Amino acid sequence: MDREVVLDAAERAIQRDGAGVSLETIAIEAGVTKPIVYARVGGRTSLADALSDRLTDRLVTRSGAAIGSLRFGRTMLARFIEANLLTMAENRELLLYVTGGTAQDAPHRTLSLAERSITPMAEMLARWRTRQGLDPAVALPWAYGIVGMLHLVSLWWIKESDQSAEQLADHLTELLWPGLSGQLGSSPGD
Amino acid sequence: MDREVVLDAAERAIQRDGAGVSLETIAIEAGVTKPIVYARVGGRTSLADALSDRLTDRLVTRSGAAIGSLRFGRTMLARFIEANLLTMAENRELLLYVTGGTAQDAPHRTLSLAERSITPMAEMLARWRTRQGLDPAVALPWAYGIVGMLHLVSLWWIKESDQSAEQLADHLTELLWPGLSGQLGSSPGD
DNA sequence: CTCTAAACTTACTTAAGGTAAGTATTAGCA
DNA sequence: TGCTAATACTTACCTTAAGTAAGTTTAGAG
Repeated sequence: MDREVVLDAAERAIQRDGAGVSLETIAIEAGVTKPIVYARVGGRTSLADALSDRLTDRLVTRSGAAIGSLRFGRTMLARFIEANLLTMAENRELLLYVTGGTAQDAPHRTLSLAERSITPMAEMLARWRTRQGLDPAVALPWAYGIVGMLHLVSLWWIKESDQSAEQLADHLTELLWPGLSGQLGSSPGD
Repeated sequence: MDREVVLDAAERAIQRDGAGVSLETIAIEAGVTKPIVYARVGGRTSLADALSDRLTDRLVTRSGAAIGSLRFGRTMLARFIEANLLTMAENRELLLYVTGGTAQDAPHRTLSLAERSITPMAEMLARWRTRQGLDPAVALPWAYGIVGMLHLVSLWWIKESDQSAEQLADHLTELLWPGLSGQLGSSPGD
């Protein structure tokens, strides 16, 4: 019984029974007993961490594929956001498990789920800003900010909004792109 | 024994023992027993909801006070963001309890914590956009996006960043303001 | 065939949320 | 003042789920 097999079973159980599913149920789904789950993946926290890694992989892979070879630009941003939204929606229950789970360390895991998406994004932003002759120190907070934005918008969208991913991505792009692209931002009202 | 007294005790217990504190401990802190907590506030979910309301109140109040009579503009946005960051940091453990708790409905509560901040913000944005002659349909996703951004950035800032709230608020303002203010956003790179 | 080590299960402990039933306390009233 | 009734609270329990210790099965080596 391989670790990956247990994780597959965990995903199936979560998909079927929702984010509140117990380790016992997951073990049964895997065709084994609880201590095996502990031996392979190590408790509820570790399980959530492992599944968080899987979800992050999908987010990174899918959004990477979506932007493909596009240049840094408005279109790229919109595709990136759309891919993230769609991937979160596809992994709805998994997202709820990972960010809610049943552990009191959910915020920490939310943060670590975020971190792996954030590192490449922050690097990309820092390069872009440097190339533009602008201060790259904003890259890290911006990356956290964008990921946080995607996170909450996804939860909302999954639960109660009915607009299309494309339209929603366009709206968010309209908010983010002017700042990202380095426009100055003086305007009426200030 | 009043409901508010129990909630005060819950906040003290969370402050002292962290977000993983049990209802039993909270009851003891309040000087009563568990069923009283159930009678007054009604279980762990309701407790988290009630504390979520308190935190939201503080966020709304503090950020409202911070922007005072400022006109909609870049400065107002920066003050708003800074006040939110500071309030979250001041209520660190409470934030972790509310968004992590020990219930599997943490994402739902994160969303409802967000909603009360979002409604007034979305209305303000919609008015602003309409006045600018722009489509107000973006207001709701933008409000969710901004709150999500503040949420994750707060978690990160509380945990591992050491820059000042003012500087961080400035960075986020630099990202958000150009889009919020309705600049067009064509730029090099697209 | 037997011994040993790995893999797995059974059965338990602990902790927490939640609740039913019983006890104390206070208010109202003759 | 003493009785009744309702309110307020506590004790003691149930249930569920995480986590673990100890025992049992299975498979390979000699």
